[in-house]
Amino acid sequence: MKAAAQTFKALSDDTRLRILGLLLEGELCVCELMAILGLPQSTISRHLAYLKHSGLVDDRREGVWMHYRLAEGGGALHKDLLDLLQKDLLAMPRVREDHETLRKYFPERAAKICLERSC
Amino acid sequence: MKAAAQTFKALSDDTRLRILGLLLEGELCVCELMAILGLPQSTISRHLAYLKHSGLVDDRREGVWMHYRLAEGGGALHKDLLDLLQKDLLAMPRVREDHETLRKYFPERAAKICLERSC
DNA sequence: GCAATATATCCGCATAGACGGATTAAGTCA
DNA sequence: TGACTTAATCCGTCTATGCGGATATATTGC
Repeated sequence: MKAAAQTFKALSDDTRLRILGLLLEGELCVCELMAILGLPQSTISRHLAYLKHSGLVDDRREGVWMHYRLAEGGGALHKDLLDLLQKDLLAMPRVREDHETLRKYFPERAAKICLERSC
Repeated sequence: MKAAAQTFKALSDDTRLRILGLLLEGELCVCELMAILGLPQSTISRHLAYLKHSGLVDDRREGVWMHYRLAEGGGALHKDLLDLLQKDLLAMPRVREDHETLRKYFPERAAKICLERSC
């Protein structure tokens, strides 16, 4: 119950919803999120830590980069919420814009932002 | 987008989730919620105001009593969230206990708490 | 109008968390 | 090891909101 409230709290921030909206498209690293959302690194990192702590995202280290993706295998509530986000976030203009920006950084859906920006 | 975050914030409190869980069973007035949840009137009223402001519940005055019920006719996100709550809240022990308590106050699902307690 | 009841709002206090710059930690490569 | 890159954490500041007792408002019935 408390856990459920905590999960909803994780979804109660605009920036975190935008992050989750982007992760619907697949795994991203911190610097990609910084570039797309135009927010400082500490802000992105803090929100990712919050999402990870709440069990909504998982991370994976690859050298210096941390990659974040939507978590699988959570409880029923988490699964249902991710289904809901998949449906309702994609209907939001802001999320669509973010996806457009994402595609600019992935012109052929192959090159990584980090490589392009040499970061 | 901001509105979506605000909606999730409305769901990010334990007491508000319990209230919504009870409203899944039907319309209730403030004093019924006070009795079932065992919380002071100002606390209940504040949370109901928050839920109403967020569009998740509607109210209806009947004399001195204010009756609250789950809102209908919200946006897609609201509808989807109410469906999700209908499914996932009922799976939570705390919500089941609250429903048990509700049934004690409505032994035949007819008499009103307010009348029983002469409030 | 007045008393009684139900509810909403006010109040002061306490905690959570958002922010972004600065610092620290972790990993890579020469 | 030391320079460099990426990401996490720290810091002070600020706003939102939780709490519950006290007070104000709204409605009813006499």
